[in-house]
Amino acid sequence: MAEGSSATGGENLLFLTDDQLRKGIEAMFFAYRGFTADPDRILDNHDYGRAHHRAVHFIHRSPGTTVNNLLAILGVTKQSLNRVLRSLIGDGLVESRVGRVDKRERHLFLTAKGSDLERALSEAQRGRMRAAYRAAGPVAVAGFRQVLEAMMDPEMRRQFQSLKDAGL
Amino acid sequence: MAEGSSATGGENLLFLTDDQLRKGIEAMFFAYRGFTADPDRILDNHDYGRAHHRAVHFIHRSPGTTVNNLLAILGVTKQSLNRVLRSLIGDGLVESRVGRVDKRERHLFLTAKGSDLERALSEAQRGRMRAAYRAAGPVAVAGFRQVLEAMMDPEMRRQFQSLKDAGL
DNA sequence: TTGGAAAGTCAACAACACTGACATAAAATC
DNA sequence: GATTTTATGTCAGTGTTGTTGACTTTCCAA
Repeated sequence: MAEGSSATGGENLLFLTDDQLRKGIEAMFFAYRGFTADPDRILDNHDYGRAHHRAVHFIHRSPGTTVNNLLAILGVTKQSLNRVLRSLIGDGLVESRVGRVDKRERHLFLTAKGSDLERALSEAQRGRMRAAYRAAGPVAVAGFRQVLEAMMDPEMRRQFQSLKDAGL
Repeated sequence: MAEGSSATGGENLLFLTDDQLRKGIEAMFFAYRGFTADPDRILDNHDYGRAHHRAVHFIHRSPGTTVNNLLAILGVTKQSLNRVLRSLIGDGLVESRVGRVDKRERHLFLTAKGSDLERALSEAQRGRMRAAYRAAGPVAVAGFRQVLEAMMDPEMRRQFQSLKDAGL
């Protein structure tokens, strides 16, 4: 789709000017801060950080996932993830079970306590997202999602798509 | 707010289900990684991090801004910002001039070297944003911006709006 | 003029990412 | 059966970036 073919200035490409792009970049920056603000406040009361939130989130959405799976989704080193998992397991929020078919693997599950934290975090985050969605309306939300997906790295997009399709 | 009751006045509120919200949350997470990936690669070669990028970006867009202004925009402590500014000044990317009217203030400017880095970073980031915008189209972009603005904290939104209106 | 507030700086600490090296156990392969 | 690969965990060290606390300089107002 070469959308610049007819007349160089004739088409409506104003949304692609550097100025519009810069505003989009800054909007992304400020919005992401809002996006994380509510969970961050909860985490502060628990001596946990964003890394713990991410781990808890993805264990919740994919119970029984292995450490390696989590590593691929989170895009951090195993040392970094291990530090987080160790504290979550030690505090009784996550349970690690040796794999039945492959005993090298550890399958991760949230305990009742872990589910409680996950619920608190995700309700806080969804609350803001819901308000934003409601304020912007369904058409805007569809566009929001389209642009976000286009902005991901291809690998991340594949991860995201497969998570989406699995209906998890 | 029980949004599971689908008979809410016949409106189509499917985009407000917890599942849709969760997908939006994850899209935001993955997209933000993509959003920062390209500048991060450049910064790695310079012994700088994201904090330096942010400082350089906002000094570029508001030359002569004071440390306090920058603090309000970035939302960090002055000590944290100061460390970053010290290295940027020490490396000759930023110039700090004592205020003429109020000598307590420091006005910040990019040097030629600082502008070079800013350009490299912002071109990398705009490149990805441009590709995403082009792929999604102008209607989607408008929705994207609407949702992002609705997601900001009210204070950040005010900051963002005033930056926008100033046409800087 | 003196005392408080504001702007900025320096020092020390914590969270969380990274690399590198190494250990253990189990699976896969030859 | 021996070797290699894979999955996981650990220890040590480093860098960025956030924090708080203590401090100086400057401004302004009582």
